[in-house]
Amino acid sequence: MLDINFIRANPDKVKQAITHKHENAASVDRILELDTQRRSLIHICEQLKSRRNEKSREVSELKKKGHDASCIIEETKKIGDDIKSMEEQLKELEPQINNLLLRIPNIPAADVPIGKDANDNVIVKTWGQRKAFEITPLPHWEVGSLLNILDLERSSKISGSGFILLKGLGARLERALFSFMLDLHTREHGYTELFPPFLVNRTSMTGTGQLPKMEEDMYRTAPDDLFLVPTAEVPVTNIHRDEILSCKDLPIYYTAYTPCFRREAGSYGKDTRGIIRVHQFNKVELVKLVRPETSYDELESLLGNAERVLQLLGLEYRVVKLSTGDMSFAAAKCYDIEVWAPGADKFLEVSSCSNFEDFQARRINLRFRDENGKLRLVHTLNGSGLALPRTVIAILETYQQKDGSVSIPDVLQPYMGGVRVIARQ
RNA sequence: GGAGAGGUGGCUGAGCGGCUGAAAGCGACGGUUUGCUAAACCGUUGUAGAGACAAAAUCUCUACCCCGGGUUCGAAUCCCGGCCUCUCCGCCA
Repeated sequence: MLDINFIRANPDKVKQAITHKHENAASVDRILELDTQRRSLIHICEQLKSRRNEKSREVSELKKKGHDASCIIEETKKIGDDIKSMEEQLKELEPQINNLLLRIPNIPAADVPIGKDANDNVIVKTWGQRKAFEITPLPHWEVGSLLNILDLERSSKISGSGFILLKGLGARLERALFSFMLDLHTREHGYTELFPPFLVNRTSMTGTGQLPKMEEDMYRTAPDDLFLVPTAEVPVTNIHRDEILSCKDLPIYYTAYTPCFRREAGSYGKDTRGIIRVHQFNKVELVKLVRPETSYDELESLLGNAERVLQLLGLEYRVVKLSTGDMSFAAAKCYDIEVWAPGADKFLEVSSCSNFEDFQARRINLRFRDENGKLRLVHTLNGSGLALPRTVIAILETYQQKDGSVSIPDVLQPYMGGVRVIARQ
């Protein structure tokens, strides 16, 4: 959420930013209009309240002295009625403003490339060597099914398409990967490990920006109005909602493994084969709560923390700075990390590292007290470190051997009970 | 699921219809004293919104004692609904 004061002072800047994100800027004028109405109502209403308080005090004085106050009481009653009608108008206005405000996207940072879509993203880094294969590398769904570690026919029988059933060493690989990632981030990168709830309430979903805009993309449990987390970002960023942190507490680094649930409404027909795009996947998330003046440095180091996973796994990847048109609703700046999948013959997004500045913090009312005792909004950041299915894809496709087996990267072998190769079972 | 108890400022905890934004204590901050630390003493100590001011400082007003309604001239205080916490019972991984 943007600061209404900021919108009031910089309407054109806001409109331009919205346009760059390819959303409708018309609501800005509407907000300002409603805001003007709102403030004048508040002004009148408060004057009335002031008068009422004054009169009530008079009543109290008179009664204390034993005098009759019915005249003033009558008058005050009328003021009360006026206040009530003002408040009713306000009660209508305020949710309207708020609702519009919640749908205004964050303003992109100055160095974000302005663009229409993913084609305008900028590759800022590539890492690793393109591996040479003796044979044409198979796509992961074939590797997985030949090794009997991935069974998409049965998972779709159980749940439908877009769900994964891993078996044997495939399941073990999954567990190995998120254990390895959590250990890396906690031991070497200074993150505190969390294990949050997988169902969250509407307030939490609104706080990080998934609601109200993206409700159709979320799995919702109807009787309780709880949502399955689309990412650990939601429960973890909301941990300190409505809190005031000490400046000594910052920065806070959290990492958490959770499954992630996404309906992927609107992406039908995209990435239908294999496990590139699924409704449920595992992910290790990195979340940072930091002082505003450090947040862009923190974004760089967060990105580095996520990259480190791929480096240790020996997987080729590139880092892409997203253009305004490809960036998510809440982000001010965002890097994607894309791993090379030789079987699928393309780069796959495995992480999205974003600085939200104070956009989420304002929604969740998360502040800190600085050295001078001033209250300020923190900046929030997060990034995947990493999303598992696509990492698994890259491993299966990159490390497949001509006999159909897959060798396990060294760093994962301890987590695989010493297994070095997944061979046909 | 059944039966009770309760949610007040950073914390503990009073108040249960009218100068109560809220006693007292603790903590924190500033000062005095002190060779240093400690102690003692004095003082300060919430947040948000609206308005005034060119702006900051500042000032005025309004709101906030879990949330939302209601009663009343007036609500932290009374009534109703919700959420949450705790205790006991039942059920259960």
